[in-house]
Amino acid sequence: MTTSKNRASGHAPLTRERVLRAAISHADTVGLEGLSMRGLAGVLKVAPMALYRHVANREDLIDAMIDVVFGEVVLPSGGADWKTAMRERGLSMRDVLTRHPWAIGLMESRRHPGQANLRHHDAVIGKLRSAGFDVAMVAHAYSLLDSYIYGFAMTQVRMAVETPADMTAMANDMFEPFPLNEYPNLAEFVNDHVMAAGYQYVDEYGYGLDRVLDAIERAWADSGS
Amino acid sequence: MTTSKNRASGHAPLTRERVLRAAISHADTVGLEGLSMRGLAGVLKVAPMALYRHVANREDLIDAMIDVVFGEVVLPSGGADWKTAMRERGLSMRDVLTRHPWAIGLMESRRHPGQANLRHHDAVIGKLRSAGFDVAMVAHAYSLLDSYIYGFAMTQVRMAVETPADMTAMANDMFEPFPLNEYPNLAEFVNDHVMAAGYQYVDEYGYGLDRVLDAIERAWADSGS
DNA sequence: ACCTGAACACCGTTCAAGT
DNA sequence: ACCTGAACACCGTTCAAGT
Repeated sequence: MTTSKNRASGHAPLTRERVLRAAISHADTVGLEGLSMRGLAGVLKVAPMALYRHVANREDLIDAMIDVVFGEVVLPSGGADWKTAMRERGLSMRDVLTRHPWAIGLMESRRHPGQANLRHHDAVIGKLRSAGFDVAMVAHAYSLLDSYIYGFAMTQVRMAVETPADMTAMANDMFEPFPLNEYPNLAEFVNDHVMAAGYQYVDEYGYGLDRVLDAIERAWADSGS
Repeated sequence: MTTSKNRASGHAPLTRERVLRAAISHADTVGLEGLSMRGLAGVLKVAPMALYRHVANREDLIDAMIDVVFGEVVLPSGGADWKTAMRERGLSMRDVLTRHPWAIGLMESRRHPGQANLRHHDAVIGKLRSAGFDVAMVAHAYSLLDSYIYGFAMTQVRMAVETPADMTAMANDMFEPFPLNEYPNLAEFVNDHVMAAGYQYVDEYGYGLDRVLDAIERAWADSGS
């Protein structure tokens, strides 16, 4: 019943693309520390060593996975002004990192960046340059934006709190061993704000992103455009 | 020649403090993934299982290590205004995270925070509250500051670039496999700015921290203090 | 050409035993 | 009371072999 003739066993031949896709979706569910070469081979129903024909080693696999993730981030559109374009990029980045939480912390540190990675950086820098930023201001803006974006994503994902009920459970867990009156400011903050109806940490993202963008706009204006 | 009488082998008895100190200094040199229970036991010259009398497991060890790191961060001093105090905290945090790079990414995600952790958060929140911030503004400010601080620290440490020579080597490594003229904006940025004399990525930290503090001050003023 | 199996040097942790 | 040794179920990766 198999249409493929080139494999007696009946599964599709192993390709780099198939390895990459399986690795990413597996990491999406079990995290980076749960992604082992042996486990990935199991998902693909091949012997562990079969993977090594398509990736040099685990690091090379991760390099390639990160480039797929970069490819999912929207590039700044030509029409919009820089602030709108950077806002869209920031929101897209957050969406992508939420889908692939294992990627946070690896995005900025690849010594062997792929093409999607380089294309992304080229496009962002190009957008800021054509808006009139000089190279020093590009460096300031890019460092500020990405520190904020990656830092927020890391915090959000590591807290692993999605619903207000999660938040309540976490807060109870965290403070249970301690007399709360030793930490009155923290207690007030958690009780009156973080655990209040309607508060969701994720809502801070857009607020902070807009503050960072405003700060960049102002710093640029102050530097004598 | 040993002064201690309670151990025939001659080393000091294993204590939680000794385990913690060894774990932190070992992680400082080999990183978190290089810190194995077996390796740590080797450093302390005990059998791996001896550690388990003083820590419940590896996660519990890391929880305790993080609390030691929190204890190294300066608390906001009573006298200074909020902006000065937050600036000092930001600079201290960067120093501490540079000493203990393995701690970045773990600081905000402990489900079992220690006393130094709680005391730190209580002091920061207290400083902002007593400066007049309402709880919503505290949440905005804290999220912005820590996203920036942790995000920058993560980027800086992961790049592992300390000298301009490192930067040149990294840039050459990274772009070697690609035709640079495909990425003209990136090429210009790297050549004319990042690799120019006098540029150091680490200098962006203070600049960005001041922009974030200015943004918080302005947002607070706009919200009608 | 592509995949496999056995082997090596590692992990964290449990359990039963030593002193 | 405190530490150890053997064992279990894992790792990434090398090397020699299968089809």
